[in-house]
Amino acid sequence: MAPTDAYARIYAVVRRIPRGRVATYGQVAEAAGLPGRARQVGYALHALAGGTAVPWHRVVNAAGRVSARAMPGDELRQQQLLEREGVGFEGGRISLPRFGWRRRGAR
DNA sequence: GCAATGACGCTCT
DNA sequence: CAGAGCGCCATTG
Repeated sequence: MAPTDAYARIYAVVRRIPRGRVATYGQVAEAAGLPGRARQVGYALHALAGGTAVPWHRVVNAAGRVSARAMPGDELRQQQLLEREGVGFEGGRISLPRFGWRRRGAR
């Protein structure tokens, strides 16, 4: 019952995502120290419940798309937030190679 | 403790 | 390039 530890780790990673960029669940999971547990990252964000200072809207799936949530319309809001930060959507999809978060100095 | 679900990812068609 | 199916792991009931 103390998954909060892993959750806090995920939140910390999401928090370090620079504005105008998006990270995939798998990437966040790996950065959080949970390789292969991308699904749990989604769980953690779902448990977020709003009110938390975590830019969860910067987290998208590997398809570069916003994952379907329980509340329809909320994903629309996430897309709008990303566009507002400078992320460009292509056909409703984000160009991960272009806006994908790159915590490596590579570029 | 067992079974089902889930903000996902990858491979094949 | 796009769409569909299968797999992996943790959380919840």
